[in-house]
Amino acid sequence: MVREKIKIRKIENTTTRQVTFSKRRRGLFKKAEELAILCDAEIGVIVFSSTGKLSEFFSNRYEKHRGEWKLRDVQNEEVLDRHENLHFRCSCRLNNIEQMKGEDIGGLTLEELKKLEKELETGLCRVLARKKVVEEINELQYKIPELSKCKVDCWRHGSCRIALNPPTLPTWS
Amino acid sequence: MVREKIKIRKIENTTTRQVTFSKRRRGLFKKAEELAILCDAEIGVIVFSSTGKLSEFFSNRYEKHRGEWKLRDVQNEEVLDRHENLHFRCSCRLNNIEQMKGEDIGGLTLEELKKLEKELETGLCRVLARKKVVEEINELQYKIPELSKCKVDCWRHGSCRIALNPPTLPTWS
DNA sequence: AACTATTTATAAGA
DNA sequence: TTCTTATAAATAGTT
Repeated sequence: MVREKIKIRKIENTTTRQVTFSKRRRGLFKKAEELAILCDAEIGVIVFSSTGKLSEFFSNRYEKHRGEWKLRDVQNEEVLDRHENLHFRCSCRLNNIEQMKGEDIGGLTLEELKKLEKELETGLCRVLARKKVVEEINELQYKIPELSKCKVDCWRHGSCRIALNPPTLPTWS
Repeated sequence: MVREKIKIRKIENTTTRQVTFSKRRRGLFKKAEELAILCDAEIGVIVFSSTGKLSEFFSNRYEKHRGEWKLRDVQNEEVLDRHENLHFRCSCRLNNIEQMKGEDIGGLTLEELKKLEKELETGLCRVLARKKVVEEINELQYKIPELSKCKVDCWRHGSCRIALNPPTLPTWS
């Protein structure tokens, strides 16, 4: 791109690659920030270097608060309302799932711990219920081999429960 | 930046803002892709426009599979090994936390459900253990008001358990 | 969508 | 790492 145009493929020389990485990462973050400001967008950029080092950029409305990315305090209520949904969707992605695994919870208050406990209980109940359904279907499949072919298709499409509804199965005998 | 240099602040004209948004977003994704290829990095870019529309870029090694971002099948085992940790860390961020809440689990296999169940159980155990600790500390704090000031400081620093270790507290009476 | 005059980003070298 | 600088790339305003 400059003294000499380069091909966009992995830079083999380690030193050159590292130098280019830090230069271009800075450039990328700058572009992200400009876009966020100019166009009033919410932007997150997550970069893992080839050595596994993590660096991130998130647009200014967000800040890290006790390990979680949260919307900054904003005076303007209207702006807050407009971004409520964005915030929810962003935070699902931004906040580390680690916390639900019970890691990095040392900084949480009692109230926050109770909330987390409730979420985990709800999640566990749902997973157990679904597991029961899947086990039943697997058993049916074992007993009625014709079900196999259908099941594979059903499986790949979310909450499809067609396998529990024998009359609709063409191969049911 | 071009016919005329612009200030980096929100573009008030809606049309101009939208045009700039799509031009610069394309530029941002392109820069992200180049950095990922040139420097062998893993990169994710998440953009919410001011109207709430989501667009994302993730480096080529990732692909969406049943709603989850997963590492593409790679022939080269060495590359896979090298990126195993990156993959784990990325997927923690990329995959929606919703699944741990027991939502969007219709497409999971029995094995995946068992894994999720185990994670939830582990998380719940840890949260319950931590909750017990916090409750004990809160009770101590109630009985011994001098602890309050110290506790606030401890609280903000992750897994600090200094409040459980009376001899080290300067205000312990 | 295209054009294009400028600004910005950056590869190589110091 | 940081600076320099020649050149490539991105893009604001216009059509």
